Amino acid sequence: MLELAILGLLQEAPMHGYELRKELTAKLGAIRAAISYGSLYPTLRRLQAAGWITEANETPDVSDVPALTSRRGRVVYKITAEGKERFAQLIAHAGPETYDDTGFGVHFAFFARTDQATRLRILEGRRRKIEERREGLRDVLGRAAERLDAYTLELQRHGLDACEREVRWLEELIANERSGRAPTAPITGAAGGQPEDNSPPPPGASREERP
Amino acid sequence: MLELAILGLLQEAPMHGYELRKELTAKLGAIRAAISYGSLYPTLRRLQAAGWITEANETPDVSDVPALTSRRGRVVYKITAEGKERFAQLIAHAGPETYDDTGFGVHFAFFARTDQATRLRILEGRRRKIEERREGLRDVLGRAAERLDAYTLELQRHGLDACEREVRWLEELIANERSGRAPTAPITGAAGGQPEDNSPPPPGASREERP
DNA sequence: GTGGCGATGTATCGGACCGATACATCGCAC
DNA sequence: GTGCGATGTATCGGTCCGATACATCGCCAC
Repeated sequence: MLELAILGLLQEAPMHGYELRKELTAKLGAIRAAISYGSLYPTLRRLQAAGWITEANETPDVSDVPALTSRRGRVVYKITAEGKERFAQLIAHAGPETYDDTGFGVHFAFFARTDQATRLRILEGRRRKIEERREGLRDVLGRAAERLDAYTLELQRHGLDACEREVRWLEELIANERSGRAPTAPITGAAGGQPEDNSPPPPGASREERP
Repeated sequence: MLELAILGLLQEAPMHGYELRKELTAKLGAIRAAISYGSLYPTLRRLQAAGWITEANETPDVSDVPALTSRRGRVVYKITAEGKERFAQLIAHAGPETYDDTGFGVHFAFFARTDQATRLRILEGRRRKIEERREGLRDVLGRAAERLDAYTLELQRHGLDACEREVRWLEELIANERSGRAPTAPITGAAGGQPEDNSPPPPGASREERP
């Protein structure tokens, strides 16, 4: 999952670790707290070894930083062509891990770079998974209620509520997706490169107005 | 977290691994999918090594199973006195990990075995944490909105909604807790032992009626 | 009666991710 | 000029997951 997220973010602009973490937190703040450096740096190393990202040697054309000679400054990474391929492959493939909380969140966060058929497939898979969880909770609340204490039951009720709410949310998104009114808009362009932009060209974007 | 959950469940009745997993799934189904055996068995081993649980040698008094001689049948574990102490200590101590999603869920699931002051402390800590997450999401939705695509924004909105809802839920629980109308009821007694029950004796239990 | 098959049951291994920790540099307020 | 908070890179031990393997039991079809 981290791999996918890093590749996705580096597709928008080259970045160093610290920055990456901040962007990751901003983009995925709704689903996970904050990525740990203990995961981030080893993953960067792994991606580099695989040839999917490289160190961008801090183009010293603009007089910005006063030429850090001795190394051990920030290390900026950028995605490679192979990395873009890898990203496309990861984003299009939907295995079981695509539908758990974290996996779905990460995939969803990059829906602007995902084609519509895949978006639909993922939304429906997620819905199915949440429906199963919901049924499980209903079973427990129905059949095993007397075996459990009041606090545990309250927890289940709250969870059930969250499931029902998420299913409704997904239904909405699926309906939007099918009718072509998908909420795809700016994509915030790939800074620092040619205008090479492989973002999807979906139909008229706009949602119900929201203040 | 797993350690706490296992100790808590074994306090209700001796069990073997498979059974433990099922109970765990029933009790924690609202917060996590299903515990993996790859976590469960090593943890059981660890708890046994620490002396907090022991193998309950399958009391062959009732003519139930036809005497499995060769071993390699089910291994039933039961909690020890030291284990109960450990559980009490874990349940009362509230560190940072107590307030993340999983940690809070597990603690909450054993609130029937937690004293009221600790319950209140944990609920308030959780509320604070969720409020912080909420503020983070509001910031992103306010300040960085134009940098993000429509899907990412939608994800944040959904997350924000979930935060607001959880805060309201926690407010309710805190109010109930303070007014003494805590939803503590049966506790489903410790089967298979003397009537030694160290459950809290809280005041009148009852919630708003629910069908 | 036997052969298969799904539920029950125990166990290990590699890998992903986290939390704590360490340490170095930069900008700036005092 | 110096202390201190933000920026920045890095490692280590530990928890947990997912895949996999394998053994037993009850039961139904043939």
